[in-house]
Amino acid sequence: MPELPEVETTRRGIAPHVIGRTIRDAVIRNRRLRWPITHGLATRLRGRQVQAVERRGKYLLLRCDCGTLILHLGMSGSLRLVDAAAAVGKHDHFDLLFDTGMALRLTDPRRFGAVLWTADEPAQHPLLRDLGPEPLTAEFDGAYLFARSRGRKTAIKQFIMDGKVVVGVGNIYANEALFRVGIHPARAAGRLSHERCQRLAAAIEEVLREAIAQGGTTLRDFVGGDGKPGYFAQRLRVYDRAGEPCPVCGTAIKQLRQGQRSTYYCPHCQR
DNA sequence: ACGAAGCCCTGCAAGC
DNA sequence: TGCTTGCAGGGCTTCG
Repeated sequence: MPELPEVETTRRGIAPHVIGRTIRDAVIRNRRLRWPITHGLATRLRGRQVQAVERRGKYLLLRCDCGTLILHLGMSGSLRLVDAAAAVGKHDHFDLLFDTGMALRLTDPRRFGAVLWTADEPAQHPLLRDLGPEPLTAEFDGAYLFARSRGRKTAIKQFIMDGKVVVGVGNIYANEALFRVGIHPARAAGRLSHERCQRLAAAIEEVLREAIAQGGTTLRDFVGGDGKPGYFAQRLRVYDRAGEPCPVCGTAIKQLRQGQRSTYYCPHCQR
């Protein structure tokens, strides 16, 4: 569910409510997420003050006074600020209770998400250490994409979804970015010209920025930290539109599978 | 090193 | 009305 824009929307939604606040307690109702929530976590968190809420790829980082809480929303996770006394749902696995009487609640039906603690610099954590550049920074551009893709036979769509190449580009936005620049999703990454790499890097940045500005994409029931839905879904041009006419040329949008993920593209516009 | 596939898990829609 | 099947926004891990 959450791609980079949704995680960023969540970060912006929760940051003003938790920065400077003290964690009174942590409630773990189901520790079986992607990796089990460690037993000592609540003890570690009690009394900690949140100093910053950052994002690295799709990981959210709650920097505290003596360590960092690393959160990932997986495929179906969401974070909401609720009243600490709010009714608890079936998939509300984890709460951070603050001195304000509010709780930061992690809901994640599929439990692909994660809640981890690190006392060290989070960038050195094994899960974050090998991640590629952020797509919305100067580090990521056409020259980088070109250089990284040389010699790679992987389909360009899977290439840009690889977190070691660039973080935060999930299935929806990979599809949308490739459509915008007319690149066929199955084209070998290493065969893209420098020119096309530049356009693609720009399109990835553009689609992510637009989605963030719209508050993310709402599919099923995604909501940002402030509880408001995102509005980018109505702007999607090919994602989940198999059989519908291409908004540019009218040709029926096609669907194929790449690495167990659905790909949508216009067979006329994308080469 | 790369590349493809498997797997973690629940919910929902479609088909019979 | 039920059942079964396949698919869903991610990404680590394993195997060749």
